[in-house]
Amino acid sequence: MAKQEDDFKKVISHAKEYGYVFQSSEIYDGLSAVYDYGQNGAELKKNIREYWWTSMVQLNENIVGIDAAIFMHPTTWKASGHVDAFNDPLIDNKDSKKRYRADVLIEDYVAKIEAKIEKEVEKAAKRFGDSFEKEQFLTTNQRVMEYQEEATRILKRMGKSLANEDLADVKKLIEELEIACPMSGSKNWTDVKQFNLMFGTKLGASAENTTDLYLRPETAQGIFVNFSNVQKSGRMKIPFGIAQTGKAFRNEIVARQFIFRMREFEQMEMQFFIQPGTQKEWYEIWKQKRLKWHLSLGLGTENYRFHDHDKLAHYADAAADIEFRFPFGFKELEGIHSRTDFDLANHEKYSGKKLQYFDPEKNENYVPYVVETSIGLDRMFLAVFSHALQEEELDNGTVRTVLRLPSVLAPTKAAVLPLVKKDGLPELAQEIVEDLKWDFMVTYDEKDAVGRRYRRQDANGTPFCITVDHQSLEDHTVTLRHRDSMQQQRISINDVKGIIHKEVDMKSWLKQMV
RNA sequence: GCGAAAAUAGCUCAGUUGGUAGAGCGCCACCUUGCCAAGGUGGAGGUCGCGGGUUCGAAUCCCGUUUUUCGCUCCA
Repeated sequence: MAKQEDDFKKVISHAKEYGYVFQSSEIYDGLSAVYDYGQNGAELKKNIREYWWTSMVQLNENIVGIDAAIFMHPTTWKASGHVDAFNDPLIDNKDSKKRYRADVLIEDYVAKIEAKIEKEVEKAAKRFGDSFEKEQFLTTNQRVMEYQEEATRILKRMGKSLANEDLADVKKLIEELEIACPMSGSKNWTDVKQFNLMFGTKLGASAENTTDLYLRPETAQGIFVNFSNVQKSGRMKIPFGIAQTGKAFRNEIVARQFIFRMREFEQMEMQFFIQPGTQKEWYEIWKQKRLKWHLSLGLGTENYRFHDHDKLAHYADAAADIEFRFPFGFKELEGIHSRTDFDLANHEKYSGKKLQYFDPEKNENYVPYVVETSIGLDRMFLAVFSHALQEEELDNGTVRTVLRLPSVLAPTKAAVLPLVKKDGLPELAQEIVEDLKWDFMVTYDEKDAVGRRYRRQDANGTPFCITVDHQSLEDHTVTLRHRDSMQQQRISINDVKGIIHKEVDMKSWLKQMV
């Protein structure tokens, strides 16, 4: 555990030291759970986004990409269920200092009553043997009916209070039922507080005449509300997908673990629209496709696993996470959800607009079902970065810090280094930089011994170093040094571009998906 | 949000019973010199997270606050 913590701290400080991730507004002591990407982080993030976008949009002729606004009509969030479901009534126990969802506490209490009913049923079943009629028993037995009534009464009252946002009554209910803290047994509760996970803001410059808006808590809704626009203007035929990357915002109660859970984060989502009834099939297909995408980056099969959800969100009929082994354990990296027609059907209901597809094969209209793949770009960044950061013991007993980023994602592809900064070597090196910069992100460095410069590039994840020496002036060759193996080869300057291109080219990486 | 721990140079960290701050690495300039972080000389950089208090005097003790990590909790 301590080792894990240590490793994670190294990841965080390396990210800062090498210009990948900084705390937001650091000179003002930072802002909780908000981070900025630095000069190298922005490149890495952009490369990950591109790698995703290419695999989704460019390589699938039935998937197109859009870029929807962060602001959306407020009704969107009623239709999506976020206004209701993103609101958690929370209560703290003053003695144990534990926090609970008030509605869950009450539901657990009701579950206990239901367990009592179940017990009565079992008892009766034993007593009556084969002649036992469960339905009849439930509607006639005095004790069972009392239990049932109580359970219904409690749930009804809670539902009503929550709907009316009467949080005082929710607390009263908890007190009346004498619900105790499961940990401490204490009945010493704080007031119930409502936490809305959506950020609110206002549209309109003058104080009067403003509209309350939310910053989107997920990018998916921008796709759903544009379903018909894209389908019609793109003449899309089911099955087809709409992809999007962009920022989303959640007012997390607890936002932590560096860039793993931030208040402002970037999602890469694809909603795949299908015929109702085919969702199981497509759900499996996308699970496998997405896993292959991850594996193509070579971070190791053993570091991924699926986690199937037992408890489903309000919109889903199946859901799984692709989990990655982060420095703090296996955690969700991407979600694949079978969202049914929940979103489109609700938007139909709230907007009064038809969001249907005419299927010429079936000769009928229907609201398509949706399978969603949703990955956190920042989490992907953390997965790649934390996995890449390695300390390697060398034969000579020293330790090398090397950032083994997949070369297709590395911010800088090559560093050009004159062996000495005289005798015309810098000039030739600069010439090479001038030539390569049209194809790749390259950098030039002439300071310090060349060995030190190699290590500097290792720590920054640069896959290639090109060293210009005196021989280069005579025969137009350079040394090409590989980050991962530390091996060097003598090659003609004319071949440099081709060799680098082969290793950093997105095509060859993406081809490993198939 | 509760609890625990922490915050000193870009990074990692020292700093004794309270006496106004240090190291290593890094960074910058110059010299030397060069194929795996190890030469020389010089230099920049810190109101010790922030705000109060105690004290003749606070990096050090006390209170508050911000941020981070961990546990609880939550996770569409």
